Amino acid sequence: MSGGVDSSVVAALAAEAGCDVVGLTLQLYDQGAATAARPGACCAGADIRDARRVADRLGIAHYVIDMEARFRAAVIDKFAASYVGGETPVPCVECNRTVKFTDMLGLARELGAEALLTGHYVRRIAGADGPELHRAADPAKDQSYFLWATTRAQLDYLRFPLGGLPKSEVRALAARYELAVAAKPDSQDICFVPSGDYAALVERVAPDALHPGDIVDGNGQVVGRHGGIHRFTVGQRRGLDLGGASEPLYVVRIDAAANRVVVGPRAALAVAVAHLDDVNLLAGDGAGPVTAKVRSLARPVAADWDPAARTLTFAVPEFGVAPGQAAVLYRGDRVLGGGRIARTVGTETMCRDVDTGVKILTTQTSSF
RNA sequence: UGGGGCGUCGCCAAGUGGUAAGGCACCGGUUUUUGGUACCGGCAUCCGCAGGUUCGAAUCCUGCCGCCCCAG
Repeated sequence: MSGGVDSSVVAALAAEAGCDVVGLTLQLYDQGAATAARPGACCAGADIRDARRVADRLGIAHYVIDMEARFRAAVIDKFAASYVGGETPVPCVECNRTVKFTDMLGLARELGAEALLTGHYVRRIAGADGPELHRAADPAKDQSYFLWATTRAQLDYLRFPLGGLPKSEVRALAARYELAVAAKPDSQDICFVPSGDYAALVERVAPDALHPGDIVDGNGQVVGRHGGIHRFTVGQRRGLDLGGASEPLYVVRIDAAANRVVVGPRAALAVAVAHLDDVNLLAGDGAGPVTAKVRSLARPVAADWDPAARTLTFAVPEFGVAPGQAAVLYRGDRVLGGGRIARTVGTETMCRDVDTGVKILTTQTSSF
């Protein structure tokens, strides 16, 4: 119970159904200062009190578990390390797979619970070979992008009561149950960066790893300076402060070893193939035609998945594919799994090999 | 020094007498449980400076300043 509308309604639904409900709230980070005034945050301070209030109203047991150290190590430190390495992390994925679906899930088992219910907008559907993970009925709220790393074993124990409901209905339920959080704003942004200034947090966590450096174009020409590679992500346009061009410039690549940000025109962002690692598959190897999401919002796009090579080949070039982000695979509404984007292959020929300085031609795959 | 060219928002750049286009950048907003994208909106009372001509000039004239090119 994060103290938000969704998990509160889940608790209420379970209680109404006659279940023996125990509410679990995780204290994930320092709730001191900052967060109180921020309506979109969760899992700290005022939100914990909101969760307690809901539990009291429902008459269920409620435990607050201090997971700050675990969250710090599994989510925050990893988040910072990713940026230091020139990648763009998805902290929500790490949080779900570790703190929530490993630690909290384990705790639920220890408490003797039959299942762990969460407020995630995703569906668990019983299939011939066990539970399947599916996208939420409401595409606008679908959170499957953040849950691709969920394992079969975890899925066996999890339940997502809100997956089939539109958000409006969840709010209506909250109102009907007279929950104090019924009108609470949806959470947004990174929960542990309530100010929205994630770069400042990275700088605080890894103060010695970040330095100003050059911004270069596709030919290696220095065209500007940057204040640290952690402030950029592939596909980013704003913040480069490079004016004068006839068309916008985007971050095409981040070269952590050289501490350089490589920029180019939009065309240079076109990606044909993404190589994945840290792959998790929930429905066999999923080989073949799939649809894939490379970012949370946005409709899944057609692609071909090769589980042996761990490559995802897009039917149409995909723009702004950033290493460190997740690629989630679907077949219809079913989540086949996903992985971390390790590197990408562009359709343009403007990139120079970082180590050799040799201009490399695009590796076009046979699918094209 | 002589000849030529230029000087319009942070950058690029239209506009050669009728009362400052556009692009990039930047800022704000919308969207959004990651980052980013996208979209919408804002952004030169003033055109190197000082005078002059004119009903009226960034656009014409004069001087000055600055930069560039060619000469030598």
